[in-house]
Parts: sequence; C-alpha cells; structure tokens
Amino acid sequence: MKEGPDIARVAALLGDPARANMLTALLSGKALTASELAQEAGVTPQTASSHLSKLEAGQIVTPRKQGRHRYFTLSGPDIVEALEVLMGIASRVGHNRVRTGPKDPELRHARVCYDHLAGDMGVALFNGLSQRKLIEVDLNGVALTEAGMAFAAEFGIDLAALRKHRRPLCRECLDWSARQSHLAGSFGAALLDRFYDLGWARRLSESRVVRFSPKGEQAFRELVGG
Amino acid sequence: MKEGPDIARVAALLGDPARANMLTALLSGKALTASELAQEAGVTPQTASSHLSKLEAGQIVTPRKQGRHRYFTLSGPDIVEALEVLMGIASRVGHNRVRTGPKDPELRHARVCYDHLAGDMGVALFNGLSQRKLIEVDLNGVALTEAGMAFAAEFGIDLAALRKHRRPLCRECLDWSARQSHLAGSFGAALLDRFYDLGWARRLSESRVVRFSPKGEQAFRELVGG
DNA sequence: TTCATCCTTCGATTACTATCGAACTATGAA
DNA sequence: TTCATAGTTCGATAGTAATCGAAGGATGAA
Repeated sequence: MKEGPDIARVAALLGDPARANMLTALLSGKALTASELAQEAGVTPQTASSHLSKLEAGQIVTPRKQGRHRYFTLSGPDIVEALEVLMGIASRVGHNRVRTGPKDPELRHARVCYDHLAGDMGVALFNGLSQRKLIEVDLNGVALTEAGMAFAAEFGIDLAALRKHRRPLCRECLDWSARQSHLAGSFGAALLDRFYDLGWARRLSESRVVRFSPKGEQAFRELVGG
Repeated sequence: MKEGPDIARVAALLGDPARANMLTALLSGKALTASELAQEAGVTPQTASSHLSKLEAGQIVTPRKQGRHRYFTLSGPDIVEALEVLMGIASRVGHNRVRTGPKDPELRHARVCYDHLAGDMGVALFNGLSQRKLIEVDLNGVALTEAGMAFAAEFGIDLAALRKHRRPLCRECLDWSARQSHLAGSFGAALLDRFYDLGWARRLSESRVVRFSPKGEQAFRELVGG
C-alpha cells in the first residue's frame, strides 16, 4: 500500500547469498549453465534450479537453451549497473568475503570483468591513470580530468560517443583477487577495446583470461608507468 | 567462501518491504524521524526501530540526534544511485505497487525527488525535452543530444562541470504519482537548480512541494511546450 | 518532580524460504 | 534401445527474520 516501483522485490532477489554468487559470476559477461552456476554458488543443482527460476521470473537473468544445457546471462545493462553499485557500497562499508580470488595465476593477472580489464593489470591501470592525474578519485567516485580527456582523444577513444549513453564514463570496481580498485564504466570498457584493437591483448575464448602479447605488455607498462 | 564484496548483505538490507519503503521515503532528501519512517513503512515503532538499527549497522542510513528525535538520512550518493537503479529495474520488469501516489494535489503537481523535479511537472519536463529532441531515450537509457548540449549551455548549465562527477548526466526515474518517467541525474538536478535561480520556483520548507510562481510556470510551459 | 513523547530492548510468535534427498523429464550418445 | 548427463519438480526440514505486545530508558515540557 505504498508508492512506486517495488524496489524490495528486486533487491530481495539479489539479496540471497547463493543468488548473489551466481550473479557475480555472470558479471564476467560469459553465459553460464545451470550446473556451472550451482558450483559457483556452492549449492546443489536442485537449489540452483529453484534460484534460477526465481531470477528468471524476476527478469534478472535470461535463459537460452542449447542442446541439453541452459545458458544464463544477465538480462540487461541495468542489472550490471545495479550489481556494480552494490559492490561499491559493499566494499565501502567493509562487507567483504574472505577468499581472495581464483587460484589460476593467469586469471589473477589479467581478466575480463564484464567488459573491462580486471586483475593485477586492471589495478595497475587504475593506479597508473590516477598517478598520471588522468583520472581523479574523490568522495563521489571517479572522474576524468581535463588531461584525461585529452589523453582519451589521443588514444583513439571518442568520449562524445560514450557520453551519448547513459552509462557513467568512469566507475570504481573493487577487484576481488587483488582487493583493490580497477576501472569500470564505459571509459574502462573503451580502454580494453582499444587494447584489443591495437593488438596489445586478446581474450582467450571460453575463458575470462586476457592475454597480453610481449609487445603489448611493454606498451601497457609505458602507458601506466610513465 | 566466495569472491569479492558481499553484494548479498547490502541487497538483503534493501530487500525487505518495510525497509525499502523507508528508504524510498528518504529519497526525498529530507531527514525523517524514526516515527515518520515507521508510518511511511506501515509498521509499528518497535519494528521500525529494529529495521533502522540494521540499516544503520549496514551504513545505509546515517542517524543524527536532535532533542528526543532521531533523524535519518541516506548515508551517501551511492545509496541514492542504488535505489534509483533498482527503481528502474523494478519498473522495467513491471513490479509496481498498487497505490498511485499522495493525495495532496500540490505534491502530485510538482515536488522534489531527492534533488530533481518530480510530479506532473517533472513528467511534463521529461516529455517536453524529449519532444524537442534535447534528450533521447533508447534501450540503454536517456542521453543528451547535440541540440540538448547547446540548450544546456544557453540555459546556463555548465555540462563540463557536471561531467567532472561520476554521477550520470541523465537518468530516467519512474514517477510514482504520474506513473511516467521524469528526469533524474546531475542534469535533472541542475535544471531544477536553474529554476530556483531564475526565480521560477521555490521549495516550500519542511515539505517536498515545489511551488512555481505564475511567471515561472508560464516560462516553464514555454520551455517544454515550444 | 511529574507527565508525555520518542525511541529502544526483550521475548514470543509466526511466516517465510533456502536447502537437500528422491524421484522425474529431456536431450544426446552408444 | 539403453545409458549417461542436464535439469526440474516435489516434499520435508530447519533456520532465519519480521512482527508486535509489554516494559524500560531518555529527553523535554509543565
């Protein structure tokens, strides 16, 4: 008997640990099967199935059938945004999990977090840009500086085009392997795209690993180190 | 035993109907007392007290003691953002409440939603800007057009300054009295500020009502109608 | 001091829902 | 067909948390 859109229903769907684990796994951008999600969440397939049907009914995830598998993805950019904001709040208030990340050293080094760079190199990128005063961190979050805008143009990123979309240019995203921030938002995504285009790195198929070429890693170091 | 920041804890705090009602009420930007929040949520003071201590422990709200009252506010801009995103998702998937809004006709006409204009005039503003092609709505949300940027400059809004902050320029916010969208985001807030500065409108103290002067309303109509 | 108001703490109840074992369906492989 | 794998449905259990009545501070007013 109150106002407006029903926040509680949506938030409750994200508010169960098992479901939150599944959704966090889907933040990688990869479509995952019900069994994979069950394992990610640490529950049995039956339980996962129950959760997934709830998430599906609430239009948080979208299923796609393929053979005898059902692949799930997040149902839209607004879901990604919600998860990112919630991660930001959670890390601000100190609600962190104990485990520090995946064992695979390649994953820890450089991987995709939805559409931007995460892992040690993601953190290095964030810190490098920050030290070079291309981005600025304050209480309200992250933003590009004047110098950062000039850099973007020079690096081949069309900021005007990015601004056409609702998505924030810069967002801080806490890295669960390195326990530090890396850069999300449309600018973060655009940077990774440029790395691909420039031949610095490529994404391994069927994995979240981003592999840099020796030349690419060299160039990257100059970018963040200089 | 999983990764990163604990989304579930935060989301669960927002996922209870009573708490969600309180938080939605706080979106007005006004500090509210525990009793007021209890009434907004439709629960007894004891229950509200329990909820509020949880929200406080989770750093979702911040209390301020004044006499024998305790005033609560949302603890940061990230909380506002989270609520707005969740409202967007909820309205997208059709999770809406039954009641359509406050009875007070002045509140329905024009009121503050945190820091931007809501109510019938908020909706009129959104539609007017959209018809004049100053803003553009697509699947990903709302964005300023080229013409919109020119308009902003002319109207005395410094977009470059707004872009310094993380907050998105434009965001759609569902209006619970009119059941239509109005404009949130830093641009939406800046517009309302200009209305104040130009003397078109003022905010009644101790209320969410925005009262336009006759001349102001006239000018507003030209802005959105032309 | 006495009283009223605002809010909290305590305890008991109730209702919900996450969980898993067991059994069932559907798809693909041999 | 027969078997294995992926996923779902059902039913029972258990743990959790929302709720409110009753009682207890704390603050301000008279």
